[in-house]
Amino acid sequence: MPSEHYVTSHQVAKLISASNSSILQWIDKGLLPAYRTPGGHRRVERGALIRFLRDHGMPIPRQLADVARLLVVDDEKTFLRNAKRLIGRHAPLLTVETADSAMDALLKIGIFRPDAVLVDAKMPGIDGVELCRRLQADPATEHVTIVAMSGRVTSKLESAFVEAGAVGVLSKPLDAKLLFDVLGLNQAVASA
Amino acid sequence: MPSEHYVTSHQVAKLISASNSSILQWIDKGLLPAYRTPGGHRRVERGALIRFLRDHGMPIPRQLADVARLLVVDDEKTFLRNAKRLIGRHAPLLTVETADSAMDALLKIGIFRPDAVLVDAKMPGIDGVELCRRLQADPATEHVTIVAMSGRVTSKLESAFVEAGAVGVLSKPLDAKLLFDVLGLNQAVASA
DNA sequence: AGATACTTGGGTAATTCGGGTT
DNA sequence: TCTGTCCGAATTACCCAAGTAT
Repeated sequence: MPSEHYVTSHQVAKLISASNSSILQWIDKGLLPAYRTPGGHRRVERGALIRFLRDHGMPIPRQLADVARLLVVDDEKTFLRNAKRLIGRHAPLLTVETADSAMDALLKIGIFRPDAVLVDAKMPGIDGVELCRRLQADPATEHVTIVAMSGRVTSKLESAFVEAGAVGVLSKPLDAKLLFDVLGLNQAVASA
Repeated sequence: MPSEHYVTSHQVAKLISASNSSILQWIDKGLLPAYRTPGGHRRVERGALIRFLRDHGMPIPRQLADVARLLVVDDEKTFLRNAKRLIGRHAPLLTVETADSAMDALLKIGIFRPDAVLVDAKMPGIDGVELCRRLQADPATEHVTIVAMSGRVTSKLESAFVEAGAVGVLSKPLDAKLLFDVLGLNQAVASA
């Protein structure tokens, strides 16, 4: 749940590797602001938790800090650099990571845990369609949004990707507005 | 708790057989990175402790470096099934995951976060030596222990893998005792 | 023998943790 | 199944003093 606005006390405990009891005490002492539901359950606002952790010099889990994460995969380093800059300018809150090879991409999908992957349709050593199927098949990655991109978008290419689970195929060069639209990113992430 | 992400100062003291007071001083001097809970308790990240010990030439306790998760990579499903059974019988405490393709292996390295990877030297679509280099290069995976395996082990093959960061190359069929030896597993995990 | 720095140990107050029950 | 509340047990911090090595 990378974009939940409120988290329960137990979720907080798991997130920061502390015991449930400690979280409750911190809340009750007023150190960590929290609301109460009508039923008496505590709810902690995302931002409040981040501020609490920052103010106490405690490590902030990436899961909390990042609003959304995007992995861009292309074998041209210059393209990656430009794409990262382009996206960063239009969506400062989006954490962007890049991979310049198939091996790097697969490793980083697991490590970086992106919410979305933007992948070149014709990477050497990787079949983009097969990648989509793999990500869809594994429970750990099935939630990942996949967008392909290509210099020449054909209807055949597009249907193959969409059938495999991608949300669409974009044409190069990249259009930031179109990308965010396809990714379904909300305004808060895209503009803020 | 051998797999806790954070450890207390007292646990550190016990782990490395030093006094509680010394640990506190090392932390307060900045030699050993740690953060504080709101109540003032110190928490040390596992990785930070391992780096601290390594940088100071101090012995690293088995409990800290112990292998807990192993990923076995081979393109033959029957081999994977047998290997999992073999390893499970000899090391019940070891969590074993398998991957039957290069793509699957790379994804699972990130998702499963293995402490060690046992990989066939000649997998279609993946260069084992290159995999070693990649894992060594990324801070997120540099700690992963890599063991290769092959039906025909040559000295050339072995030196190539060792140079790339693997701890060794085993011959097929697999010998559980030999595997645990190369992995540096202690008795507790290997037999228990 | 002195000086410095590092390590260790005791005693009390406070914090964190985990279980049992609603 | 998850969460709240209560409570006791274990752990930790902190301060101070003494031992050890260079």
